[in-house]
Amino acid sequence: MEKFLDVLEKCPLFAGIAPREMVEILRCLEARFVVMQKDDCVLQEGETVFQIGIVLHGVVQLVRTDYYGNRSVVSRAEQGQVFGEAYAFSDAQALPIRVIAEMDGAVLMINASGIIACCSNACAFHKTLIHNLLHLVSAENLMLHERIDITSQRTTREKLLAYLLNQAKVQGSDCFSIPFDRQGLADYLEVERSGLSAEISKLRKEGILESEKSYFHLLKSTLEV
Amino acid sequence: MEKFLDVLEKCPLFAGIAPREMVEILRCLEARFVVMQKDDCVLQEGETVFQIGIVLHGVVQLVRTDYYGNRSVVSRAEQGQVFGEAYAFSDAQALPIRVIAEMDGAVLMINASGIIACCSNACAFHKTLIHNLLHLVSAENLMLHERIDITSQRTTREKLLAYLLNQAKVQGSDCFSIPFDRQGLADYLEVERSGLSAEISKLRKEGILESEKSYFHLLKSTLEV
DNA sequence: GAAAACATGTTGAAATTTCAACACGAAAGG
DNA sequence: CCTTTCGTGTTGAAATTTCAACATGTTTTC
Repeated sequence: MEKFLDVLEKCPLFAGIAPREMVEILRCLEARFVVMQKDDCVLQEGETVFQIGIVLHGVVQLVRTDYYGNRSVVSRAEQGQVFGEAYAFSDAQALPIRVIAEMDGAVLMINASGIIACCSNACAFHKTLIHNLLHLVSAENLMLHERIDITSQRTTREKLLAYLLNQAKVQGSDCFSIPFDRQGLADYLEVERSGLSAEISKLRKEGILESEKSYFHLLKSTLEV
Repeated sequence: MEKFLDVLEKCPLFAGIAPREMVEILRCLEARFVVMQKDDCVLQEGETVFQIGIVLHGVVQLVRTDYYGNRSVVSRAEQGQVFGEAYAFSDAQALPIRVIAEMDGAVLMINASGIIACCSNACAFHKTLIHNLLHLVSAENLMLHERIDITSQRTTREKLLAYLLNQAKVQGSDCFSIPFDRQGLADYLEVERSGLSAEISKLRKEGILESEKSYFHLLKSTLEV
């Protein structure tokens, strides 16, 4: 259990919370420690959820099953990351996704109401947690908007360039690595992997960029298109 | 000014706030009343923003200008709706969008910190506002996820059916109207208007749905595809 | 260190989308 | 009431994407 405190200290939900306060806070929030095995279901689809989770160890997947039974991973949460917060604070009655363990691990479940409520103790940390929560959900909102901006481009080339130009902007350099392999990038951009590879080659041949695997270097001409 | 109180009472940010408390609250939040004319810029791109806005009258557009100078309306806010909250609470230093008036109107600007802070008065309503804010941002989060789920389908037909099936689910009936005209739906689904019209006709001919303008009726066979 | 599994690039045919152009009826404006 | 504008549907050609299949080099596994 001790070692998990390190994880929590790095969790964005607890940013600004002093390590020595942590145990006290967890007690106040009535945090529940849940061990999970690979493929375990942490939260079931259709459940009414007023809890948020924090991954202490391992990885969880948020999986959506559509009308035709196709499963797709809507989102993932790794060690130190929070999941379920958008569901807990909207009034979504039925959880539209299932949360499953991608591997053995453990999560901490916290009642959403416990964060918002002011307990009888000094409320100081509630304010911090609420601020962090708002920050977390807002930041995800911006990321989602960004993704929509990018994927609403119509061609593979436009999507790819929109993504790369944005990465260059975010990372503050024309040389950067991206956090995806080809299939991952194709999924993010909502295009075919093979078509994406072909487009990258094409851009290379046209002298618009240099790249190797997930490393990219945008050449001057990219910006002048 | 009086008439705007009606608008605020219906604003989701103030849900659960008694009308007679409103004036007092606005004073506490140091709300600023801003009149705008058509095409006025309410918030400039690149600004650092720690404020959220509420549309009292008229409509504002959140406009993004991409690398190539193409402008696109990322989002709109009509009377009673809140805008800018995701930017105010994430630590986005520079606003990536511009907020402009679609028509003459007025907005109320509130410092984000004023909502989170507990003032010297009784904090009761701060808690309500924070809860509402979290709710607002979380709900938008789910909407964005939903849109990505839908637009990540690969063909016009799949996108359209994903959207319609979801609408049927949300509205609780196989017969429903959608809040878009054809061009609006095409923009939402990220497809061509003409291709969308063609696909709707095709689905009609195949006996999968009936429709007229923005009214749709999904037939039994839709669910069995 | 060989074999298997994986990631990436390549290719051409089939399917789909986009684009431009026009038809038509309904709504709006004078 | 006539004209214009708007929203929608239709169509065919051009452009693009998807799909399936395979080549190649790299990493993993035993």
